[in-house]
Amino acid sequence: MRQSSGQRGRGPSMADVAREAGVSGQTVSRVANGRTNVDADTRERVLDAMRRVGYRPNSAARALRNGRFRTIGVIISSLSTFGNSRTLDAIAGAVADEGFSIVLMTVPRHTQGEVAGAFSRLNEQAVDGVIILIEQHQLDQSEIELPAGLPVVVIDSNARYPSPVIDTAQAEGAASATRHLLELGHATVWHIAGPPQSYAAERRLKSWQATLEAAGRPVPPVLIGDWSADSGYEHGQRLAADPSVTAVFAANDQMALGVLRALHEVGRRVPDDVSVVGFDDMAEAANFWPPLTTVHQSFDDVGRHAVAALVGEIATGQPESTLIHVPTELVVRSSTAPPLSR
Amino acid sequence: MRQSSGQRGRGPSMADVAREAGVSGQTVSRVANGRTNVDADTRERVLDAMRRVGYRPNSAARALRNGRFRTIGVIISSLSTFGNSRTLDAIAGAVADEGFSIVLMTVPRHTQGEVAGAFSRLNEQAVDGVIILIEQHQLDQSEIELPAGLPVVVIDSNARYPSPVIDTAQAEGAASATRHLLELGHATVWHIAGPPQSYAAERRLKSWQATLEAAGRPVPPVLIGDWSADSGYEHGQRLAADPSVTAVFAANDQMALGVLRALHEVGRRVPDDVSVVGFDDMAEAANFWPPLTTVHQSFDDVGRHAVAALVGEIATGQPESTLIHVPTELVVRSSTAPPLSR
DNA sequence: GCACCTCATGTTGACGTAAACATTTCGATC
DNA sequence: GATCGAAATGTTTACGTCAACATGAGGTGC
Repeated sequence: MRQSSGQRGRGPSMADVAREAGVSGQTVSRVANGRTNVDADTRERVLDAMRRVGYRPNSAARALRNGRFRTIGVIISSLSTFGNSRTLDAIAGAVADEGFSIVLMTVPRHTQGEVAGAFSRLNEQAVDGVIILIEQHQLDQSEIELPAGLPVVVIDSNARYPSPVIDTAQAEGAASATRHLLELGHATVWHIAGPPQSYAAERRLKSWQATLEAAGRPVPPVLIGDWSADSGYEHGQRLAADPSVTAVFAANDQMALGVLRALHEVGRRVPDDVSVVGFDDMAEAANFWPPLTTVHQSFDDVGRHAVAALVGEIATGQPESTLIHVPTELVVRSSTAPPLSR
Repeated sequence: MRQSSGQRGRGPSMADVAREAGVSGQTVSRVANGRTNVDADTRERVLDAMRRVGYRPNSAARALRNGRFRTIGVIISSLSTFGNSRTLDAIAGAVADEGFSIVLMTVPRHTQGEVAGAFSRLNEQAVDGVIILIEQHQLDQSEIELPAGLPVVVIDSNARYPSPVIDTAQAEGAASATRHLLELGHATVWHIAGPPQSYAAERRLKSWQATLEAAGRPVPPVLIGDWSADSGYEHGQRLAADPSVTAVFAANDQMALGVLRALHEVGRRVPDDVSVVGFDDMAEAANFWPPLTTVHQSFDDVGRHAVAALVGEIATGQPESTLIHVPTELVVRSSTAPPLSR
């Protein structure tokens, strides 16, 4: 009665297949790994036996044997921002193409303890490498030593870590957005920045400021948001009440959406009265009202490069200490125009 | 020269710790697993040795030994829809709380082969259970046998699969949206549905239709979108051109956004001329213009329930064959109002 | 016809862990 | 003070796979 087929327990192993096919376990292994030095008849017999007993390779045993897991850990702060989730999607695709799997670890609450927790689970070595996609300063604050010898790729952070860093050209993007508004004739550009923990936010902010200064324009006080549309709306209400504001650059599309709403609410027209630019080019941006001028980021490229760098390092054991920049591109839609009164 | 510390290779094992601490490997194992039957002094000595040699448990060996991986596979069609990515986020949080890890498998292109590919990697048994989050019909079409005996939870699909199914109350949500518009005084409600492969889309559609019929209202022809804002925009253009259209129910918020844009473009006012309702209550919906009336789904609950059901089944070996319904709630904002002319 | 090579297949052992069982130590009980 | 039991620790072994080595069968060259 014990071996009824519905019984819980381990599945069939190579030994079972071997018995069924009348060969040794090693031959089964060779077939399972696609080695060529197996007779065609034998191979067929083994494959048949595999099918009959429902064999599935045990990846734990395989990993134990090889010392490799064919698995990549992804530590990500949250999936709620558009960029993170798009990047993860791209990583997932690229990783699958390489024949690896992804172990996903989210760090939901922004506390040091949580980040440390994610890393400690990583410590249970079950991954061949790690991609880190967290707000950098959050990473800085946590006193975490990455497991020594574990390949790591950091996305969108400063280069403090001695690991390959994939990075979008934050500065160029922010500069092109700011310049676009100035070139349209606006006297200056207001900025709604992302949270200070974010290195990306910091660089967009710095670049916006530098661009204004280089053009000899006054630099309005920075408004600090948290990436959410709600925070964009709040700051937007203040901006909408100030008739001198004619151009706003939000550090992401979601905050730009909030700004648009605030402007609509008080009847300021976009782009006639106020121009708005976002950052990210999320899929919905083209369907905002009005369609949003924004800075396109290629999250696909970011994900692909991150995976390529990591897989390379895993294969060779040599960190590729390059800093890879992924370009951005300004997409002009209908939310920007020259200021009306001049 | 061979054992320089930077060398690639395996980390220290229990044997190394045992040697360092002057105890047996078994004692190290006991300490590592928090067993109580270890002398306090010994425990301290072992922990110290672990720290010194930089010991990290090898999860492959552990999994091989125990026959359990403490890992859950998540098969997801894509992260680009808001709902999927929110649900995944919730799953990730719940799974971490249970002390499990997530192996993520995306099925990017909507082809049968891709789905089969994701499953075949699953076949390499490395997970204790699976959560499936794919458009149901896509799943139906693929000739896939789930590995027998592997616990599975299916989210948002029909009950064809003999596995626990977590489900939002699609029908109730769609009905409440439709009823809301009728109660405001609209003669009928147009519907932009999700893609036919989606079971969720199908049920929202059926429920919309049933609600209209129950109220004795004419049922306009269905418009079929693909969840994207662009598809909503396309259909929206047609609707905007028809002055008899006063109420639109889109099967998700993104398509609703496209409809809003189309209406704005031709100068039809929302909600004065046309009322619009969405579905999902994505974070941005409150910042659409006008703020969108929509059906709130609790993706957190969906994720949590899915994980709870799966972990339960893994622990007990007994499938919990219940169908769990997660309620929805209509959130009325500013995109709906009584029709102007009456 | 014998040495030698090639190719298919089999046998052994180790990867790191932890359950099962064995041993030792020490204090409590009568 | 002999007996028993509990608690701490050690020893053996198996989990499933696959590299390394061993074996054996057929073929080639001189």
